Amino acid sequence: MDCNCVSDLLLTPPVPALWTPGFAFPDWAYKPESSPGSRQIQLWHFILELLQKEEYQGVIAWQGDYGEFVIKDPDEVARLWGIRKCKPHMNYDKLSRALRYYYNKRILHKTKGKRFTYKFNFSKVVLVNYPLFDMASSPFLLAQNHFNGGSAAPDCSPVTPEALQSLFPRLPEASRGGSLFERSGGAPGPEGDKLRLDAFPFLGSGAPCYSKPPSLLGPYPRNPPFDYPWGFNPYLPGAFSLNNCPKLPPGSLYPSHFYPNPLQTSLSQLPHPFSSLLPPGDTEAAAAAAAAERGGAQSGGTNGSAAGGQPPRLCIPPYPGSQALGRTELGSGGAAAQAERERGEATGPGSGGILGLGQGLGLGLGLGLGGVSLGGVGGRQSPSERRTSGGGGGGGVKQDPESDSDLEITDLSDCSSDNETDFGLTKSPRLDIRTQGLDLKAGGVASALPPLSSLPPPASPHPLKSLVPLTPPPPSLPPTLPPSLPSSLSPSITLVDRHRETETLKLAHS
DNA sequence: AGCGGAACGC
DNA sequence: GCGTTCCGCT
Repeated sequence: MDCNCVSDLLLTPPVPALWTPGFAFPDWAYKPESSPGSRQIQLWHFILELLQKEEYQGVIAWQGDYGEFVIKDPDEVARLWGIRKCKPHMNYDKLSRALRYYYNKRILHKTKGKRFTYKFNFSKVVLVNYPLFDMASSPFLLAQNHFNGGSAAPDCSPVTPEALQSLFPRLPEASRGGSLFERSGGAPGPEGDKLRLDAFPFLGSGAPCYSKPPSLLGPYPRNPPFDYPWGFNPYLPGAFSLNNCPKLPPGSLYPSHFYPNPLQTSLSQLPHPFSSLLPPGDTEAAAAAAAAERGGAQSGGTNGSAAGGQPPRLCIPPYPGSQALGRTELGSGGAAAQAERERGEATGPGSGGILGLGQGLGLGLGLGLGGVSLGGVGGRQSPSERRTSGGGGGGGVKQDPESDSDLEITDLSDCSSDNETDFGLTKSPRLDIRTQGLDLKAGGVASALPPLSSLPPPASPHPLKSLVPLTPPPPSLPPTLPPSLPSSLSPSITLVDRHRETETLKLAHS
């Protein structure tokens, strides 16, 4: 039954999403499709969407620790969610129940002591979307933060430039505190990035654990201890997309850009040194696509500070301690929002762990998909048992849609379940533009790339499980790389191997 | 406010 | 699998 009640979220050409204050993720995080196996918009995606949009800053906003957000207007958020899901009777109580389910899944957790405040588990999020990323991190897995609220992690990331180097063997030589990634001479790339290691705060460099997000570089100090509770590094642009190419429904909201060849996209989305791993032609094409995409995404938007050469599609979250210096430069935060943030800041790092890449991502690996398997933890009684409470399940209570009138439906895209995947996306001019940008690439190397199915398996659901059946690397893997793909893309594969090696070692040691 | 079990729908 | 709805409990 259609209810035509999709909200405008997703449909209104959003704010210049990328660089509006307080937005943290590469765009993939905002895409409903970025949740494999799930057709419909998921709540956490929806939350991200809201967080992404400036106009909802008064309703929900980043605040406090990294990844932490506060629902300023629970009823409104619930209402919006209800609109999106065509659940006119949605309320915060129900919504929060849904959020609570994320606890077990390690997608979210509650920030205790702060009302309506939750926190994203980015490592989980990234795992779902970038399994390989997790693998890559595995070699540096030293920590065992068990999602304990992130307490006892040491301060800085143990990941050294050398480690990074081993992650990306083809990167320029690492040097501590040096200009690891700074472009040494040469014409600035399309992105004009001047990215250094400090653009990867999570990686650390032996130096302070705090840094600035790439290209937002202004004064954006972080307070050590650095807090990446679960270790996701949202500063890394969608770099490791792999195995996450949902079947792209024709006419999908999101252009194939988001699910194209993972390797290529990954690299092309990385800041300069990474993107330069692509062959020149591809790099340019990718850059062009990215640029087109950026243009599309921000068309009409006030891009302002973001203009100059930041890695594409990377949004910067607020960070405690950053406000004083950083917020203002970041754009139109809004005084109220800022005040809120500063308030949240007071609690600071206390609630979270301090993780670096190795730890955090290690954790991600450990918890990662395992969280999924744990997801059902709650365990249900056998259906026969209960049923006593008169309240009855959802279906029973369904009320008639009278209250639909309460909804302010700003968009008429239908939200029948059949169509929810594409959400009337084709209607969005912005998306069209993107798509065009994409086509650029689609016609190129990307289209020649192997099906994702031939790519390595995703990160192991459980650290132990991954040890046991070390499935041999898909023999098809290297061959499946089209000849057009330069060997420079091999790091990813190398990472897989490295991952396996590491896991093997771990097994041996245990 | 927040939690989690349970039944249920899709 | 992912909520939705309801509920009792803290």
